[in-house]
Parts: sequence; C-alpha cells; structure tokens
Amino acid sequence: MKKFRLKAVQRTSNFSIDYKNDLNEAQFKAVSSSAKRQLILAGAGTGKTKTLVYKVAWLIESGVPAEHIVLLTFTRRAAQEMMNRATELLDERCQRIKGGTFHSFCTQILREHGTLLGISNDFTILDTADTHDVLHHLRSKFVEKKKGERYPNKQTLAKLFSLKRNKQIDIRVLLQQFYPQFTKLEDSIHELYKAFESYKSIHHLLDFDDLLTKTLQLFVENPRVGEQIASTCEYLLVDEYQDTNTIQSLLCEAFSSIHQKITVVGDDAQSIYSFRGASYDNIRNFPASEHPTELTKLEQNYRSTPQILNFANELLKQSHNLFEKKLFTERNESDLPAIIPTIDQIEEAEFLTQYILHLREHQLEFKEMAVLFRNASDSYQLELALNAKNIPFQKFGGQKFTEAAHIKDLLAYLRVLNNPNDTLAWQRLLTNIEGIGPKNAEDLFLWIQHSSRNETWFQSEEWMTKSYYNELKSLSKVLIEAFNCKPWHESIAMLSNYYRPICKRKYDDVEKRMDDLDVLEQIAKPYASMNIFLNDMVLEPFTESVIDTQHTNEEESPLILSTIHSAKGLEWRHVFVINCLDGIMPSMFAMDSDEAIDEELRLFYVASTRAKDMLYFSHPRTSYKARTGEYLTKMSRFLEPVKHVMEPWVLEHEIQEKENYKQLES
DNA sequence: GACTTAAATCTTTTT
DNA sequence: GATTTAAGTC
Repeated sequence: MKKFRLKAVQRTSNFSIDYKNDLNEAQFKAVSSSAKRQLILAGAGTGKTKTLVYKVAWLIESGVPAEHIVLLTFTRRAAQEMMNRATELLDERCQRIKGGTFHSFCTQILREHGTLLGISNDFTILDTADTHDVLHHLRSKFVEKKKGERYPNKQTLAKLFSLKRNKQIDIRVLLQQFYPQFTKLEDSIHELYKAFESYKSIHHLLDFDDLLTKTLQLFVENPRVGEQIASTCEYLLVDEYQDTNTIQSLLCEAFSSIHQKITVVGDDAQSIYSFRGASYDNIRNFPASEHPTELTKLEQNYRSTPQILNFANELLKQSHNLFEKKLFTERNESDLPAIIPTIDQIEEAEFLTQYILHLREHQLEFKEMAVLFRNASDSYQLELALNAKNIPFQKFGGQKFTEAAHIKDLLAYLRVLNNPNDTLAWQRLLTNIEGIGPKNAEDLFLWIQHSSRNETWFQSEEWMTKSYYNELKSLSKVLIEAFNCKPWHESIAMLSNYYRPICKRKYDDVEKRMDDLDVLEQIAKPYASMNIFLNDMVLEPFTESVIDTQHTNEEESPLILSTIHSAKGLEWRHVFVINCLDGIMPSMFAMDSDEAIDEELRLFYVASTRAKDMLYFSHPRTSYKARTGEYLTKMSRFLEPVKHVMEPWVLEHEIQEKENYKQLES
C-alpha cells in the first residue's frame, strides 16, 4: 500500500472576539483548548452555556466551517438559545451549525439514509401515546393465550421495551430487576416485542427509541455510509452529557469516529433522567476512553449568592454516592434560604400569591420569579389562586399541548390527509363517529385502503345500510374539502368546525377545548407544509402545557410555574419550591432504593441551584388524598439535615378572624 | 359488535 | 382520583 501524506492545511484564523477577557481562566482553557477529546465538568451556574457558545465561535473563527460543527442538546429550546447567542456574539455563520436534539438529528439522518435499512423515508414518528396504542392493540392477542394470568399493561410494556433499547439490556434481565412478578411471562413478552417490531416495520412507523437505535444500526451495518456521515461531523459538541443513555453515548462515538473531535459538557450532580435510561456513568467514564481526554472543571458559580450555594453544597452531602463538588462564588451575601411551613396547600398558595405580589410591588418583575415542583399536579391549588388574583403565569411540564385528547383528535384528521395509510389516525377519527368501534373502524380502514382516493369514498353499497352512513358521508366530504384548502392551515378551521359536535359529545368543556384548536391554527400558520408541521408536532412540540395562560394579551411577561425537570438549565432571581414533602420529594416511588433516592436528591439540587438571589421551600403540614382524606404530612427528608443553613419562617394571620370568634361565641 | 357499568390498577419526571 | 380492564346489556 502506498501512503501519501497530506500537509496540514493552514486555515485562516481571524479572531475578532476577546476570549481571554470575556472568560475566566477555566472557561478560556476549555474554549481555546486544542485537545481532540474534551470533557468540561460544569457545575450549576458556572457559565456552561456561555462556554459552549464561545467554543462554537472559537471553532468558527479558527476556520472550521460552521456546517461541520454538530451541536447536540437536550431540548430544542437549548439548541436554539445557543445558536442565537453565538450569532449575537459572532455572526450569521453560527446559524449554519448542525444538530439539535439527538432525536431530531437522527431523524434527519434516517430520512436521508434510512432506505438502506429498509425504512422508507416517509416514515411516521410515534409519540408516547401512539406507542401505547400500538402495544394495546398487539397485547390483546397475547393476553388470551395466557388466560387467568396477569399480563403487564401497555405502559409497563412500553417502559420495558424502551429501557431494553436505550440501555441495551436483555428483557430477561430487566424483568428480573424491575418486574420480578412477570418473569414467568418472559417468552410471551419476548414474542410480543417481536410482534411490536414487525408491526412498526410493516406500517412504516418509528418510535422515539427507534430513531436512535436505527441510526446506530446504520453505522454498524453500513460502515461506508457511517463514514460519510461522520466525515461531515468535524467537531461534535454535546450538552447535558450526564443525561445521555447508553445508546446516545454510542451514537456520540459513532458521529465522531472519523475526526475524533468531541467535547462533552455536563454535571454529574445534575443527572435527573435515569428513568429514561440515562446514567451519569457516561460522564464519569468518559475520560476512561482509549483516547486521551482533557478535563476542565468550571467551579466558579456566577448565578447564586453564597447562602444559596452553601445550601446546595450541604444538600449534596446526603448523597449515597458522593460528588466532588466545591462550587464557589464571589457574589454578595443574601438572606438564608427560607423554610416555610403552611397549614395546607391552600395556605401555601395564599402565601405564594401574596408574597409574589409583595415582591412585584418592590419592582421585581413576574418573569424574575419561578415556582418549581416535583409533579405537574402539585401546582393545581396555586393555579387557582393565581387565576383568582389575575396574576399572569405560564406553566411548563406535565401534559403537553399535543397530548390533550382534543388536539390529538384534530391532528388525526390532518395525519390522514398527510398519509392515507396512517392506521392509528384513521382508527382515531373513525371511532369518533357514533356507532363505530374498534372492529368497524378496522374494517372500514381496510376498505378505504383498497378503494381509490377520490370522491367516491364511502359511496359503496356495503356501508349504505349502516346507521352511521350519513356520518361517514360528511366525514368524507370534509376531508376532501380540507385536502383542497389553499393555504393548507385553513383546513384546521374547517376540520374544527366539523369536529365541534363530536367534541361536544365526548367532553363537557367544549368551549375551552375549541379555543385550543384556534391556538393550534395560529401555531400552524407559519408552516409552509402540513408534512413539516406534523413532524414538528411529534418530535418537538411546544413546551408549554395545556393549562391555559392568561398572558396572551397582557403586557407583562408571566410568572413561571414549572416541574423541576423542565426547569433544567434555567435561572430566576427568586425561586419557590413548593410541596416539599416526603413521598413527593423524594417521590414515594423512589423509596425502595438508595440510587433512586439519590436521583431525587439531585433533582432537589437542580431546583435549588436555579435561584440567583433568594430561595424558598414551603411544605404544607396537612395534605389531602382521595382515599384517606386529610392526613398529616412529613417534611421532605432532604431538608432536615440542612436546617442549619436555612431560616425558618412563620406565617402570621392578620387578626381578621375576630368576627368568626364572635359568631362562634354567639 | 358497540355501549354501559363495575371493579381493578396505577399514580412521576421527557425526547 | 383518574384511567383502564372486565363483564354484562343492547
């Protein structure tokens, strides 16, 4: 074999940014490093995003073409923010960098190269609910076989199959570990898994996990294509690396396999997605690669006051698996984090609204404050109180807009227009008609598939005698009309008009739901094609939840309510963490294992480190549960050991209750 | 086969 | 407390 050695091409580097001055020592080291493989351990609030943004700018200014830089982030919001900040810092070139979320990047690859794996490029992506629907359908065939025995339900199956692929672990092992009661059914479950895989393959469907596994499979089975893809990935940057799972870490190695230039950023103390198969082992073992890795630690915190930071540091000491965290700050002193007992959730909500208004009077804008909680439902009482006082708020986390039943219904009509072979969508819209159940819907679907796509739909005699014939006719009519809408988004208005009576029959809060459909049309307007719109609705839906916000016409930006998971990477001046109870945080589902408790602790840590100026924890002394009624609560176990770095607050009531006393006495 | 009612089973966090 | 499953009725 002959070798010809190419000389290094001198790229024109032209630095216009004063990196050394803008960054601290550690940040500068991370940004300017020429090491190929780099790990940046960035504690909370240490300027992680800033460092990544500068790194992007540095690379571009060093002559790396922007389209050869791949930036993988956890959410689309994060990717967008970084691109915008980099553009602001440098110039338009930053808009050309590639990436996004792992899932969206993999989708792009599969749309282009998926045919090599037998995946047609018009595949439909299944969201969680769709996946559940498929499993529900397949499950019914297996349950009969083993009559009398309990069979895992669809979400359990979904979880199981997801873990199998994300962690690359055998179903048998997972069953033994998490569902010992089902070990007997191993063979049957395995069969079901195969059926699931072939169902998806026949119907051109990919679920979230497939997007990752199929991409990896592409690299394994078609090394030449893999090389082709990896060669356009000159520099790989991965954010939130502590929340990657096995398959994602393998993908990182695959993407960077040609140039071997990879920088990962993260903080093992903020790993909070193990339920999705993530493991902080990925970040901890990253330096143990065969390739030398340069490690940079960012430890100066710019976000929080010493009191808040000290509290957070103390909090981590409870961890069973110790973290070497020693964040420091040069910020000015503040009050100690507050610990606030309340009588119940109602008083807690009352305190929050009053206190938030109090802060607001002292020139603190609503958007500078956030209320965080473990479960999306924890804020219910608060939402009522905020509505009553007309405080604008926006809620993140919990059920998403696209997951609401009525939105899914309307999207089903669009999906059918977009892809007439979309079984799940047909099933959904046909069963919306009175008198049509699963079986009729299936028969109808088969019939529709065999008839041609024209105006003779439903005019066959076969269906003329049925009671729902007229309903079918109007469905057919509206679908054809919607299909021919000129700016395509107008079809949404047409379809919601058709859907209104159905909605009325299914739900009692019609008007509110119909308003949501108007919102949907507004969202759809900017999209040039229905196809792109539907794709985005599955893969990158809006982070706002269904709970309607009043901020639309308000001039002031709203207060933020958010689950802790959705608050990741964000910061506010004042942060309230509510419902800090044992059983909630840590969740009662985490109680059996130290590892799970640790994850809850990290979640608590993430919540605490969102605060810049002041941090509040409230815990209602009594709570309410459907079965047991009112019961006494226990404060979160995480707070007890850190009481010495907190300040207890007491809520006093104005003596307005005199009148009540009088009434009692008389 | 669709719809109604009663009993059983989860219940969290997200791409 | 809500959703899902099983059993019973139209």
